[in-house]
Amino acid sequence: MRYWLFKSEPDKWSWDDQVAKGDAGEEWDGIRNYQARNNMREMAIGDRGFFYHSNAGKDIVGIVEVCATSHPDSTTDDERWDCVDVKAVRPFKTPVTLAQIKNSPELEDIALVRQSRLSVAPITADEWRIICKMGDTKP
DNA sequence: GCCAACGTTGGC
DNA sequence: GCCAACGTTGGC
Repeated sequence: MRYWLFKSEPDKWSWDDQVAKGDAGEEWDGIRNYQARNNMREMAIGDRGFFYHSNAGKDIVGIVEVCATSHPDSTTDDERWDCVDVKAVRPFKTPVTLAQIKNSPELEDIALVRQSRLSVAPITADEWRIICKMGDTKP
């Protein structure tokens, strides 16, 4: 199983919106960036991801699971853009902020910081474990 | 609201 | 294929 990070501006699609979709999940659509798309194409059913609020909040607030592999993005006719479906698994007991992540020497290489504009990014198993621990949340 | 980082576009 | 211009993202 692999780990990922999904970024969303809470004004557009928040953790609460995601939770409201329940186990049916929802398309992670609207991605118009090749690297982010390629990451989604590599995802498998059951892969886990952090749900990060960009802009407002700037924190990891929950864990999602991939429940449909890559398929055409329904919000565009442009065949270049694919997306996966994700469903909420559990919220973070304590959200982990970007500031905390930046202050952690163990997390200095995390894609979230190194490539701050990449909206769908890989997370290593170590990073997953460390961040879950920081958030007092079961991995 | 500003600006740095970075991705994309299009002329040559 | 290079690179200038431009647009977007996202932290501050």
